[in-house]
Amino acid sequence: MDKFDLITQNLEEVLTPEELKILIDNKEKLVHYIGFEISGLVHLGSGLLSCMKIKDFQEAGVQTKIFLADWHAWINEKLDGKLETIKKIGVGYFKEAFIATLEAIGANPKKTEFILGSDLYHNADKYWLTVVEVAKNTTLARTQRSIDILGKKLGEGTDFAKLMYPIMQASDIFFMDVNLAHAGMDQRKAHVIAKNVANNLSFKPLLNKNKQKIKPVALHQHLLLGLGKPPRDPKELSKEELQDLRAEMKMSKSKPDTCIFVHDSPSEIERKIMKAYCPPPLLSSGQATDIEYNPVVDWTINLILPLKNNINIKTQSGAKNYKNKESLINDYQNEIIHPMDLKEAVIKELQQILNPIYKHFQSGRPQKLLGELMHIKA
RNA sequence: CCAAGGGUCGCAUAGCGGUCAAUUGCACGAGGCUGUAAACCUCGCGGGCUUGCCCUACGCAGGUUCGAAUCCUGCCCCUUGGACCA
Repeated sequence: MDKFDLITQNLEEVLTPEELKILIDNKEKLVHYIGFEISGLVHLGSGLLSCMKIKDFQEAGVQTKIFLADWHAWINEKLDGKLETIKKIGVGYFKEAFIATLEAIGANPKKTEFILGSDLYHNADKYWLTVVEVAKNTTLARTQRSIDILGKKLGEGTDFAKLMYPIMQASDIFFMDVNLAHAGMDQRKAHVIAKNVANNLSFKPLLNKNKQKIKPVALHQHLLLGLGKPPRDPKELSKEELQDLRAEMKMSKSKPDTCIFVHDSPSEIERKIMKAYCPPPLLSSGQATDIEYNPVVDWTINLILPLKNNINIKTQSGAKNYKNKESLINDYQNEIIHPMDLKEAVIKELQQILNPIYKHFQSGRPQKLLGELMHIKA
């Protein structure tokens, strides 16, 4: 597979493919980054899915970085709200979880640079110059609209630091010389800010080999659905409301059983998948359901298939191997695959994929780090 | 700093001297029904048990009262407005 395909496969959006082609054609050094708030347990959406892309990037010869966004987590009041705690968890548990996940899916943790926000910002005049410069080139309204990155709606009680979040996020990209900014679809507004201000920066612009200012390419991956039922009926919503719904439905740590963590035990995996919302194509009322909002199907086509390239499903008419999402969806829609069959298959696959991570966290330092995190949460 | 309003069991709401472990909705949990889940129905939803009582609870600390989530005082925090702006 060529570089472009490796870099873009299984993504939901590339901003823009043309810019990416130019980077590749000009043999620019490709520098990737993905940032994570240090916010608690690492789940499949942030952990697995992102690491799968990191593997692709590594295979394409891209330099990969994981940014441990402790300041951002602090701004967003994660964990106990204290920067010190967040920092500690970041370099401890969080880093450990990503290393284990990268290993489990065959990526190389040693080729991934982990950068802690606090370290990046320490004594870094140019960073703060860039923050101000990004801010000077972004309107208040635009910044406000970007706040939903934080998973919160802008309300009366919003403190000002929250407005700094997207500005800092955009600045991170430039300060780390990142030309491939990778994140979930929910982060696109911050990336768009970065692209919009790219040509106006003077202190730390993003440059190509010829020292010309360029915009970072933004790579956005699918947001895995949480395992719960959609809070509203998709059929009755407008396009914009559908986007909101999508955001509401993404896997979230705050909804305990709607997400699976990278180090969940085989029995936890089974329990959670069995509880998952998974409507058949037709309800008994004769009404059709929207497969787009079926989390188990979503996980199968966006997680299992990209990772394993196929999935075995035992149906009442026998076992069948699926290699692409089209045939799988087709059989699900035609009730050849029963929801229960799909669940059983997904449970098996996930247990297998996640087992090394589970084991990794069963003893020694990783276990201790996880224990400490659980303690803070309680 | 001033003024007004406000802080109730995860969230949101009601209560405004005893009938309040505190209303209602959501969320959550258990069971029933489904080849899964959802929907639906029933129950539970501060803790402990000998199931009636005990303990701990309505921002924090005191006070008034036989009795306070409810009244008073002080403090903390939030919201909105104002004042200040060399």
